[in-house]
Amino acid sequence: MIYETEEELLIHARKAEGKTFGEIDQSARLSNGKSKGSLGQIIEESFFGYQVNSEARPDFENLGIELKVTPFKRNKNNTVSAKERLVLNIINYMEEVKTSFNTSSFWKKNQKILLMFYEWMPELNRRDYTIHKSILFTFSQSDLEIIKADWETIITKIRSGKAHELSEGDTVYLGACTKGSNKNTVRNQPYSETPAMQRAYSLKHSYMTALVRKYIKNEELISFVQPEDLKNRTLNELLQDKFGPFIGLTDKKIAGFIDIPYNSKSKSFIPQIISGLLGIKGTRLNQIEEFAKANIQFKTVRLEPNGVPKESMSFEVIDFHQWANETWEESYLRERFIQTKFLFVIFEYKETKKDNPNRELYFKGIKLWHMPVKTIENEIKQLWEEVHRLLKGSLEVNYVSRGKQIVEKNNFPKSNFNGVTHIRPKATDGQDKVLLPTGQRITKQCYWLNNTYIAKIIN
DNA sequence: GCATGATCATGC
DNA sequence: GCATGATCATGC
Repeated sequence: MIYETEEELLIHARKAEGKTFGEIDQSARLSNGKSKGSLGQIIEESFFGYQVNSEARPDFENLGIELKVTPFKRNKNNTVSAKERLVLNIINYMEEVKTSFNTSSFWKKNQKILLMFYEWMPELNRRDYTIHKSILFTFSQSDLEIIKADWETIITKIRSGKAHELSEGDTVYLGACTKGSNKNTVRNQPYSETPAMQRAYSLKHSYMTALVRKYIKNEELISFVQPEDLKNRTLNELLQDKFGPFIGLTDKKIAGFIDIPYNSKSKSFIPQIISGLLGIKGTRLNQIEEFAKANIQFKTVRLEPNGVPKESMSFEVIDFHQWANETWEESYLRERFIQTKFLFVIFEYKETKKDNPNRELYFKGIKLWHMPVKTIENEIKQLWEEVHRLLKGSLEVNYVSRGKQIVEKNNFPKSNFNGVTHIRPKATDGQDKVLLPTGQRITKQCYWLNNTYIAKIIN
């Protein structure tokens, strides 16, 4: 059937809301073994009645609309998230370099997307997932500017003969994610002999989560940029513009400028400074549109006069059961660093604590950073492998006395492990322990980035 | 002075 | 009650 108008198509698409894939499927793809065909193919064939294809043209060609069927999930804290990134068309490195954004395969195929969200639930069979919502999606003006810049970043890398070095961390909303059965799925690239992993355009996980929250939960985010700002400046440049004028001032003085109470002990003090300097005072950071969509997480860095933070940087408490039961390629830690951009808000002390116990904190600047692929695949992987190995049985947890105290000791990687990362306790008190897959009990631990590594990133 | 373990303070 | 950011305390 040909849909003559967008309205006609959308009216039909909405009829799927509330239905399960089992109810829709007429192709026996679902009953025919486990992985025969995607849920998207069932919708294409059984619901819209067209043959599955892999053409460069949009699925509903006369309307210029691409169909995408994508999962979301409910979290323990009652929020919803996209289950995964949205994978779009494969990048043909040889051809894509000949295009501009408006003639690119990305834009031709994906400028209008019929998005059908279904709810993924771990305990359900695929046939019982329910379609919740169908929407006709187009990119907002601001999103489109950021995506254009992302597209340019990707194409520039291919034109520089570096398609093999593409990574999702390079870009903000539009990613170039790997697509293929394994590392051997490669393609030729035009300006280098090195085969590059096959990649597809994708909308990042965090971007999709923002869409899910908007369209399933009606949650709105607050933006700190105007579309016209993004025409000539990247997101990073706009951030630098907003923070730059305050470099060299104390935290106290900055708080005064934006009229927020000075309370350096408060956990919300730095977040208040950030939203204040961005011109959206009072906005919680997870409500900032650009931060949510790009998965930008702020971290405060306080440098000592020697340029090194006194303390290393701590992260989440480790789920050791997950760590023991996953592979590196799909590991929490790998995804964590691939998918996160950090906004370092950097302050420095100009005196040592010894010289001046009441020393002041001066703002030094911000740095938008993601961990380089090399570091993830070397040092972070080393950490993952060592912890994974210890959890198979060679972990030692002992108790030794230290003065009046009994102290717990373990042989997880320490700060001299590889210069980048280590494992250390992070608990509320001595009773705050977890059970390990080995059967041992241990004080809650988290992974850390070494203070010396942070210093190297900043300098 | 650094490395490592311990735990506090805040906010949801 | 717990997660998280932050910092303290001890021993070498």
